[in-house]
Amino acid sequence: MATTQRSGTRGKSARTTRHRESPEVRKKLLIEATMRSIAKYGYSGTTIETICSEAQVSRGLINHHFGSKEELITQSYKALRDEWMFQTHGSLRGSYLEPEDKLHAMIRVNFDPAMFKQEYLGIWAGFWSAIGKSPALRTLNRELFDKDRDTYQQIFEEIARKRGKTIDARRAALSIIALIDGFWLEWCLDPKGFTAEEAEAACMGFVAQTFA
Amino acid sequence: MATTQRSGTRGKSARTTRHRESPEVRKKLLIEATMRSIAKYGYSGTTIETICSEAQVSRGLINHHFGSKEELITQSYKALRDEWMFQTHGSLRGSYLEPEDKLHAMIRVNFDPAMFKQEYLGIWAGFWSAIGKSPALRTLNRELFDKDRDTYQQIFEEIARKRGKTIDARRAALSIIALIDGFWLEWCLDPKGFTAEEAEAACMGFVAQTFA
Amino acid sequence: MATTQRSGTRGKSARTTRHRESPEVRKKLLIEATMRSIAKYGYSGTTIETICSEAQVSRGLINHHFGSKEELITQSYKALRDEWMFQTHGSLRGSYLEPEDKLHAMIRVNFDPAMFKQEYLGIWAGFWSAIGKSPALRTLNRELFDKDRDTYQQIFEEIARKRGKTIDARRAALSIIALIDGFWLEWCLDPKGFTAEEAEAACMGFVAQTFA
Amino acid sequence: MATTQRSGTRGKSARTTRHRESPEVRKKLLIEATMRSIAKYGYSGTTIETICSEAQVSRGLINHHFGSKEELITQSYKALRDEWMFQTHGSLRGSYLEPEDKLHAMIRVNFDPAMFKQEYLGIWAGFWSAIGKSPALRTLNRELFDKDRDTYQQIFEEIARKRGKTIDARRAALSIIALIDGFWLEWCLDPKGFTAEEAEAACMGFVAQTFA
DNA sequence: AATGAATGAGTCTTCATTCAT
DNA sequence: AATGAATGAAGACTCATTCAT
Repeated sequence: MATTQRSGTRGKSARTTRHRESPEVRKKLLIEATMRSIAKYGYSGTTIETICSEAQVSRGLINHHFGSKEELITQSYKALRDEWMFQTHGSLRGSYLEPEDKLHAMIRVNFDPAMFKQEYLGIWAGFWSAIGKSPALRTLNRELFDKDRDTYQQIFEEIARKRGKTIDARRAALSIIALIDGFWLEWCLDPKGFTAEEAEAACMGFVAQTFA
Repeated sequence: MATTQRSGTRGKSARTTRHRESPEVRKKLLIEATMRSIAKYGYSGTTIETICSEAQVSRGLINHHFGSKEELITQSYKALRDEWMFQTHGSLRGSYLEPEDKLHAMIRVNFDPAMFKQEYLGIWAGFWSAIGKSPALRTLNRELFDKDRDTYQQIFEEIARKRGKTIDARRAALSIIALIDGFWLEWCLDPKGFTAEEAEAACMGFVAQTFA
Repeated sequence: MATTQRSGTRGKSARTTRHRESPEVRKKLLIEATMRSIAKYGYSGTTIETICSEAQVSRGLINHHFGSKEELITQSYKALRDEWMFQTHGSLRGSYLEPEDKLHAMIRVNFDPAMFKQEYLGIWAGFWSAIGKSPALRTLNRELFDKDRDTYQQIFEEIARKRGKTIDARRAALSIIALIDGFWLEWCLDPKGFTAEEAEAACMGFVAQTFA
Repeated sequence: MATTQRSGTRGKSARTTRHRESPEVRKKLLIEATMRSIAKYGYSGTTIETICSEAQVSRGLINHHFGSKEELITQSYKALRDEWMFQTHGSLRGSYLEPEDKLHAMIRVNFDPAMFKQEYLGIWAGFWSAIGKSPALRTLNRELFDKDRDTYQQIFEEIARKRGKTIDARRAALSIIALIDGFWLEWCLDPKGFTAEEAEAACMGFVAQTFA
């Protein structure tokens, strides 16, 4: 029977009918719901209940698909990280940008209104607060950090080579990451201290100084 | 023997005797125990139980002295912040330091081995994760941030004036704070990515560049 | 065996199997358990633990179905009141009784052995003790009182009209309710002071006097 | 040194000085505070803390003087009951009142504005709610009930004898007590259902009917 | 695959009681 | 006699997890 089964009783919507999805689709939906929940309620305010409510599914489903809440959290962070890597590093690949442009692009994406907003920062901050206690998250984070540092370092070296300058590329890479993350952190703690434009300008200023 | 028996020994046996302290002393001890607990177990891993166990007192005592866990947490953050302000800003007062020396001193204290270690960073990270949900903590944090930024800004202006340079002192202040906090954050997330010396050198390098 | 296993046995062993009920049935069972608990342990002796133990379910279930103990208590009082209204007023409807018979019936039900017994009185007394602090309970109680008074008043008026007498029907209604409740109260405080028969006879005597 | 020791430090008032009272005075003050607390916060809202706060003494004093909260409650009920007996029965003794006047006096005192008010009723209601669980209170209450019933019964008999009527004096006594207590109870549950005057008039009406 | 009823360990809070001062 | 710091049992509530349907 191909006909979708309708619940005859009064229901708010189609939600009364048991919707069946493939595991992959469900997992994806639950991961997205997890991020929305962390953004809304913070990391420690996020419960099985808030996630499932956000995903419009029943409480049992998380354990059904992920085995535990912890696993869902880990997978969610992984998804966030991968998405992030794709956004930043992926954009550089395949194009013949000048290294300066690459650097600016990578910095700029951090303060793009789509990224640098309370909701999105909240997700990262939520995960940050959990990394201390979860080796799995810590590993994922380390991979991201190392990748970022390498990328920045290479670009700094490229620019220096091109301009015939000698700089400490590792230090510059560490610094620019710290600068960006520092702005993110402070924005999370209090969004009123400065604007995204100020933060971006400060980062660009740092780059300019470095090669001055 | 008139000497009051001190529970100096570490062990359960010492707890049989009821130890009495003045409220001020006890509050201080509880606040310290709170910080140790946050450092050890993280913010959300810190419970009335972990704190009292850390302080070697019974579970009811927190409520007796602070009314609620939340109040204890707030007071603990306040104490941490005040201690921090005392350490950084207090050291500058009363001495006739050159502005450069002041700046270096303020930066250096952040990476002093006494400060820049897992335990201490864990306390800050713990509170950071809670600021999002507690207006009281947010207010305290904002006061700290504003104070820091003002102080840095003034020093940058002083140096610029002295050297006859024109700089954007506000941006420099925001940047140096972001840089420091960024290093702290990353160190919390993974202490193996870089050393305290690298971080301090990077900050000093930023200052040098600014006036180059 | 297709028959669902009922935990009809009294004992802990029966609890090993997880018994599943529809929310409606479970709520009803919990409400009944609440009344038994109040009857047994009094209002302030009634805890989540005593109720769940009485209902043979785990401690978390009350929150699952009612959200809070308070809500369960309120719903229980509502159920008790509705049952009571159904018993007293419901019995009068649809029959062509003489008003005297109605009055006698309404009075008699109060001292029926099924009602006028320690256990049942204990439930009411338990709720009475809580009404002072719960606006929700107070409202429910006021509705009951007003309904009772109206009903009695109408019957008194009917009888008076029929017999060509002039009486203060409101006062008579207030009095008969006070009389009944007074007996209930005293019986709660000490069941040995008088018998149910004496109490019923006294109420009937009051009615007789009123129309003498 | 006859000089009262003043605490030199800033204190709000003389409360800083340890006031020393004779045990009897202290006990009396604590009993009064207990009643005030029950009137204010209800029986189950009354804690060692509320009582001591009401009495302006420290928390440890109750156990010091009474050994336990329960004992203080019992003694308080005893004091209330004795005071009540003194008020009602004591007033009749030694005067040459007509029995009708005695009866009216005894009824009237129940609805005197000094008695029939929320605060005072609250105390009784508070104790009522506790009688179910305390044999000690139950005994005290039974003594009061029996005394009341005897007194009313004797007066009813006296009046009947005087008027040459034959009545069931026991039933009349039980009824008038139930009537009064019923009004008290309902007034506790909801003071808006009727007025004190109505209640008193109803009781007087009952007496009049009895001898009609 | 999906639901949600049921569980129970864990957490904060209350409060009568104890006891050093 | 009086204080209030300290205790710990008991209570309500939260929430990840289990499992019958």
